[in-house]
Amino acid sequence: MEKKLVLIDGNSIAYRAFFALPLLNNDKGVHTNAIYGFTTMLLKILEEEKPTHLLVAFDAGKTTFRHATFTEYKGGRQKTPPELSEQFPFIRDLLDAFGISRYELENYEADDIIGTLSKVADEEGFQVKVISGDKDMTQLASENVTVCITRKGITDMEIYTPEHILEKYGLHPNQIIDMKGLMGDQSDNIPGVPGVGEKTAIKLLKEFETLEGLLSSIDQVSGAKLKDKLSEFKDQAIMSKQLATITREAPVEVVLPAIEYSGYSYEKVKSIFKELGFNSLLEKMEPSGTERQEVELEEIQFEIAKEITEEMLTDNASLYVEILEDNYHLAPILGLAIVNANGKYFFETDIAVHSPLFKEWAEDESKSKIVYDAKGTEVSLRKRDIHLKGIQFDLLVASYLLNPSESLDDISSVARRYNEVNIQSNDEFYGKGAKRSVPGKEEIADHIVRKAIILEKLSGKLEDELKENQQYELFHDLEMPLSLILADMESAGIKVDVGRLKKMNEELAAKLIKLESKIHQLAGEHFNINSPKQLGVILFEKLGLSSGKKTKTGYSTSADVLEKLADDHEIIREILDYRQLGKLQSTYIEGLLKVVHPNTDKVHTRFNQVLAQTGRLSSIDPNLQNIPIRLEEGRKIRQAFIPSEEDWVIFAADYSQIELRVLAHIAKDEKLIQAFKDDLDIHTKTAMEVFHVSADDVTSNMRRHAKAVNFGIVYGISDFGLSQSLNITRREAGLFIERYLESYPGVKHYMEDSVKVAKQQGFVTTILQRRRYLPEITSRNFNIRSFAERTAMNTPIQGSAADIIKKAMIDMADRLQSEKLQSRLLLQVHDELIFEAPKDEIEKLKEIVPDVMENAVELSVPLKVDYSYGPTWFDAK
DNA sequence: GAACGCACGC
DNA sequence: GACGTACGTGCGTTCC
Repeated sequence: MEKKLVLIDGNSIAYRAFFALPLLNNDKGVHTNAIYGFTTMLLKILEEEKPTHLLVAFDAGKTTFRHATFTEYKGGRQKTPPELSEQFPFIRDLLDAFGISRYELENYEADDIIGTLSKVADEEGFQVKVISGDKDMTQLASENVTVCITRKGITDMEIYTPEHILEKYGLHPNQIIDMKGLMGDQSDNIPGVPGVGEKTAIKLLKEFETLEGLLSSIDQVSGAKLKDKLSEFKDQAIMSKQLATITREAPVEVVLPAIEYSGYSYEKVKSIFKELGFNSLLEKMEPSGTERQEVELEEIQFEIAKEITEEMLTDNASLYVEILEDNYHLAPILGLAIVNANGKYFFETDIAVHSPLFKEWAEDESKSKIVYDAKGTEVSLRKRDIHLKGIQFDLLVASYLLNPSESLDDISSVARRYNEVNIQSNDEFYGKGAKRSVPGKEEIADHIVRKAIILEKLSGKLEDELKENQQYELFHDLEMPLSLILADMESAGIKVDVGRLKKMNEELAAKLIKLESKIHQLAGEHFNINSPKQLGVILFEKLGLSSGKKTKTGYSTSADVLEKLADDHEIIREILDYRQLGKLQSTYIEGLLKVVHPNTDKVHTRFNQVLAQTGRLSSIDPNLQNIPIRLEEGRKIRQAFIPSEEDWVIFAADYSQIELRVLAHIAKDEKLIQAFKDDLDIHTKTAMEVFHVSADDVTSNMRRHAKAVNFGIVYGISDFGLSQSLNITRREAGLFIERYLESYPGVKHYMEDSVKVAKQQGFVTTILQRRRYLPEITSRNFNIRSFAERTAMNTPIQGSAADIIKKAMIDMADRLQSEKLQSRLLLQVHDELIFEAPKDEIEKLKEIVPDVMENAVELSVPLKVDYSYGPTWFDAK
């Protein structure tokens, strides 16, 4: 296993924690904020880094070897507050309880201990992480040494690799000390060269590389004044560099094997948490995860194959590929199992994926396979250059179609539904949360073979059920081929313009800082704007604004509440702006950057095909179905989504009003059907009907109301929901809905009928026989029943729209292939498809895409598709 | 790690 | 008259 050393700058982190958190104290009157913050940081490091070796370094005493050079070193520093000093002994106790090594060295600072140990570890092939609040530490970064500097608070860290430093300063890590030598450091009282700041220092170092190089050729420096300063303060610069240099040769007695970290004893940690009064952390320790469960399952017989032979690779075999992490894009395969008429076999990953025989079988269309999660299996095997063909049955998809409301954590949930209990769930087998672990080879083999056995046992049964339900076509002709198309889309990924995102990030950061200080100034104090709790206090107590609705825990500060207060105080607009930009930064810029593949600059989402109750897809890691579009600033995020090849474009096509068209069709409403046949503006038309006016007399407000009602119909919202979105009373909203239904009697009849059908048969269906069961429709509880009723009306609409676009995706894939086009489908966002395409295929797509999408199914109304394209997703509008 | 409040899309 | 209201995903805060 790879060795990983984490080195923590104890003093620096304690300081950070102390100033980041309010001055908490426990029941014994001891201040605990630094201890508490230190602990949360520590827990986070243990969780995320899983170090094999760990040490916390502290400064020893007041004077160090640096004072011999320069007595004023660190002069002018504020004395450590006594409230912090008193916490250090507890931090030491805490580390002892965790079994973490700590170390301090007379005459040296924590930096030097860390510098020395990181060098040793680096040379011995460790991965090293340095944790500090002091930017000076970045000089230690190297290929194997990453430096994490706390940003804001204590758990938010900025990660410095040599690449990042180069990007940020244009310098190599070892030039950081030269930079310090020139610019000095206020906080350590390092003088540097007067008049030289960060900008100048960087400029000089880019040209002369080192301080020494610079000082030996001062005459080449441009600028007379600068020249003078450099000559005058030459010695001071050299001394400053020395002071800023972390020594990597300190006489540290600690050796690496001595600081190996092997976990902590819960008992010891528990008792110190109790002593400190850290109840929340105490709870956190306890139930976070469950151990692997040892259970008695009925024994199974199988063979652990040392090599792959013909008899293992037959037609009609059950194949299970175990991918441990849920993100299958990069995750390792833990092992594979095949069950067929000849036997039950387990293969270690390498044996299977490197076997030509296995590859040939996997890629043989005529050898049919039964799998669980065709899409994930396909994506994962493709990474290993195996293109799985002949997938005849996917138990996951089948199970979802039979009942979308059953949760599908893993194959065991399907098994249990059919009373197959001879298998553990993944959580039971591997353990849950922090206690998750990978057991021994034999046990893994057993677990995986059991899964393949389930496939073999249940596939026939589910297939029969699908046929009974008239859902086999939906399964075989729609969802199964779709899963492979989604696999293609996910594997292809979409290219991201990282530079653009980073630039946006900087611009946003600047705006946010301004907004933040404006808000603090208007509030008259500093507080965390991102905390609804703190914000509530400021707005509704300090500033005395009238609070609207409440939440479980306090005042609501949601956008709709704040909008109503916008005229009462200047601060409200600023907060709304801050929220908007903050959302863009955290979710869409930083969130996206976190999941960009570093080598390809692509993001590979995962579409969940078996989750949404309506039959829609969802998208995670990243979610590419909720990229901003409504507001211009957010919409710009789309500029960062670009084609993956030179001279290609992004081509986007969306259905116009697909749900309302589907409604017209299902409800057989004459008026609505005619409206679409005449290609009318449906919101205006609705306004005309609801308000009994002619087209010319529809005001923008009427249209807005009509639009909201149409929206409500599509999403199945209640009068309450409509009243919220239009900011009107519930009674008025109810009236609108009533008038709407009078205007479209076919729709009214359909709505009533849907509920009736749902009550009678227990489920509703879509045009392609997707089902949603609604047992709650008979509930005696008004709310629960009403919800089910609205669902009965809405699901056929939304679900049929989902059916249609899925069908279009399949037809589209066929068409792209038959026309031999290179264009690729990348994303689906419920009613739109996004492609990347070579420029010279644009004309062809303009023809094909609307044609395929509009003719995916035949309805009693036409389907209408709009399209657009451009160099980025933003431009395809 | 879990609950919560909030916000983005369709 | 109840009582809490489309679906999804993801972020930051809180926890003493």
